[in-house]
Amino acid sequence: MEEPKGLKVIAERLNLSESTVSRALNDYRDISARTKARVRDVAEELGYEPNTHARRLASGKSDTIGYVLPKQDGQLTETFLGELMAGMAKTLAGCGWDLMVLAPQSSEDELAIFKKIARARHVSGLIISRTYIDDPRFRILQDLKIPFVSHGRSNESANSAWLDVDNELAFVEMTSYLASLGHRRIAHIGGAPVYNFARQRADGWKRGLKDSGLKEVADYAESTELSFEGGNAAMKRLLALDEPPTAVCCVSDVVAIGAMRAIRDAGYLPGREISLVGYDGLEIGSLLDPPLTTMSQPLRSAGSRLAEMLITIVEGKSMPADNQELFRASLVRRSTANPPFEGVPEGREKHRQSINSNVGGFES
Amino acid sequence: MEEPKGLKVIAERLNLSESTVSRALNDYRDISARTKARVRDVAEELGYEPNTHARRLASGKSDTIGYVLPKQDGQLTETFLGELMAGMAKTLAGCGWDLMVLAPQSSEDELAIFKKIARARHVSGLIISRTYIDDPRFRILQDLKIPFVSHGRSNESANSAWLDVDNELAFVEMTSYLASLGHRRIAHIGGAPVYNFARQRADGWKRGLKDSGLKEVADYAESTELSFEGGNAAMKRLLALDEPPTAVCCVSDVVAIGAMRAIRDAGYLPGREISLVGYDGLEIGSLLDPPLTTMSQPLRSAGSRLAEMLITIVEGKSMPADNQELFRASLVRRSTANPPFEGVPEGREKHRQSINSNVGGFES
DNA sequence: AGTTGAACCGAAAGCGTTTTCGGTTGACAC
DNA sequence: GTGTCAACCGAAAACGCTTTCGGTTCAACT
Repeated sequence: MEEPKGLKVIAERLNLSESTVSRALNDYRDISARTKARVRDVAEELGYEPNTHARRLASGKSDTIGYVLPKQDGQLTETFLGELMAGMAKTLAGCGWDLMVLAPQSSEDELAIFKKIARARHVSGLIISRTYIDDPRFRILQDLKIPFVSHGRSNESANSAWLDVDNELAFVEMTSYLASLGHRRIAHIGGAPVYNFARQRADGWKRGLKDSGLKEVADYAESTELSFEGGNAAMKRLLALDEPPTAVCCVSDVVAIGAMRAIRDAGYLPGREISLVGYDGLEIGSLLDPPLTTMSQPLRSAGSRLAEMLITIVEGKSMPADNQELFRASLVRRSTANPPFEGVPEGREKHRQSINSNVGGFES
Repeated sequence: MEEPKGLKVIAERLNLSESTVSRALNDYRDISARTKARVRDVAEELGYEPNTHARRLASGKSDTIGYVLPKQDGQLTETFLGELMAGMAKTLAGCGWDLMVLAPQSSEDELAIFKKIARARHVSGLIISRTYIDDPRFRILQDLKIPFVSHGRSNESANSAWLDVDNELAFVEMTSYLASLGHRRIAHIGGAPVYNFARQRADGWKRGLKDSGLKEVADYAESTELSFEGGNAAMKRLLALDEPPTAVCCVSDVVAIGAMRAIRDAGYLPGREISLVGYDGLEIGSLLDPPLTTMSQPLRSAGSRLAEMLITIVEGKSMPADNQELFRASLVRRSTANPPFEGVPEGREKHRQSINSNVGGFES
């Protein structure tokens, strides 16, 4: 049962040349409609599938784009990866493109991967994420002439393609929302200031304060790593202030959850003595006690859009700088953002809820 | 600056033939060590990178494996995807292989993808996950002669390669652990009985009961979808029984978190009146109140191992049936599993913790 | 000196497409 | 009946590598 595949068999069956068959299949216009139909029928019947490698070698295209996984500092438990990649893979598949995953282990490794791609060209474009404020990758990729689009902006992204959420606006809204509830002492627990989104969100918080006529208190600007423990520690510091905030804008849901813990441990109730809002829209936030108010961003559509943008750029149908899009996050009102507590004077008094007494604490 | 790439330039520079250069680079043993060294030096100097497509076309290999994303019923927020794929991509890259992502939108779509791969062969092997008890994919892939390994077993997996966690053992341990704490009414909230892991876990629970000399109560075997709401609803049903369980084994952390909510809403405290254990080892569990006791499974190493197995199979170095590995989950003791509550008689009395009164409830 | 056999290397035939460049038709106008 | 122009199709050269098959060379045995 050695069935010789290829254009050849189709050509022989129809007494046509391979080149005609190829052009028929690729819908060249110098092939008559009738011939095209015949070719397609036979191809269908034989279950013909072109050899990807031969095609790519001959055409010089690769029809493949790569997604660069965030370099894993610690665990890579980003909940959004699945959604994002599903979005990309789906639209790519729709155009006959493939999605390849790159997992650089370090910055040097990442650079090596880029260089290899620049030479081998077996990947026609890249999608990068987790952008830094000053992100050398933009310059590198441009120098290497590798088409790319970034999920997130950077200082270096003025001329490149990107898709981002309007983080600043999101945090303006978040802050204004808290202010509209009556809060006047609004703090911010931000992320490491190397990440561009962290800066944007911090800026948004500041602008939100100004818009609401509140002044920025230096002690209220915390910054930490994007983890439970980070949020927890930062919140502890805020609580230790002489005049703790009554509301906190958190850079992420995870950080917010850590902060909630600190709030409880201090004897307060999140959403009562201290309001807080997270960011990401994690589903799990709705299950917390109390459910976490947050801002949610679109993910699957983002992946899809990123792929679309990259394709048009790779195919030369548009310039990178013409592909810059800002998505918008939306407020998900749950229960951790409420008007300031008036039951007892604000401050450092403890209202311990004994419920936590026997079960608290982080795992080591 | 048209620099003509390829083996050709290297060959010319050294007065060698292209074929010699190729064999030198690929470490054939009929090339002298000295020649190899010279070739490698020049290749290095020129920054030579072989053309992937040409190489694959000529060699007939693809050096690519595909990971089939779980079909997305609802959101694809699996926290483990990132870790798993990072693990795969890393070890694949170590062998010069590529990882491609497939995102079937439906079962038909998935079948079409399989068929295409079977013909085009541009992907040499697949990794599938989320296996069903009766999973048609095993048969299909075998018929299509596509090498694959599954993350999770199935009724059909006797002769194929798989890597799984010993779900049954994990739940035996979980159940025995609860029994050893003194619990005698231990329930189980399981997953949809189409998933193989759901069955394994349910079986483990049953065996654990038997091992501990407890008898299985039909009403204690709940089953639900893998979501917060599912766990919540199932727990509500358990609580409504005449004789509610004092401990619950949950099929996943997410389900456990939903169950915790129901427990609280009923006026009890998770880990006090009702103990419960989750499964997955999600980091977020440690931040809950109280922190969730759970079983954690290795992920990155699983991805890595899956890739290794598949490579040896694709290269014909081992048979699928010889690649079957069982990982082991380990208990993470946190705070939701404790000895039965003795403060007050067990039963349906309410001990409301007023802390929840103003903030409870699911988001719609 | 003749034979043998490693040890090395080159020639050339693919691998299965795409794509350029002509060449052959037939219709249609002159 | 010649010329012209589309409309179609075939030949053949890439694409850049792998791999088989011989062919030299030279040391080491008879």
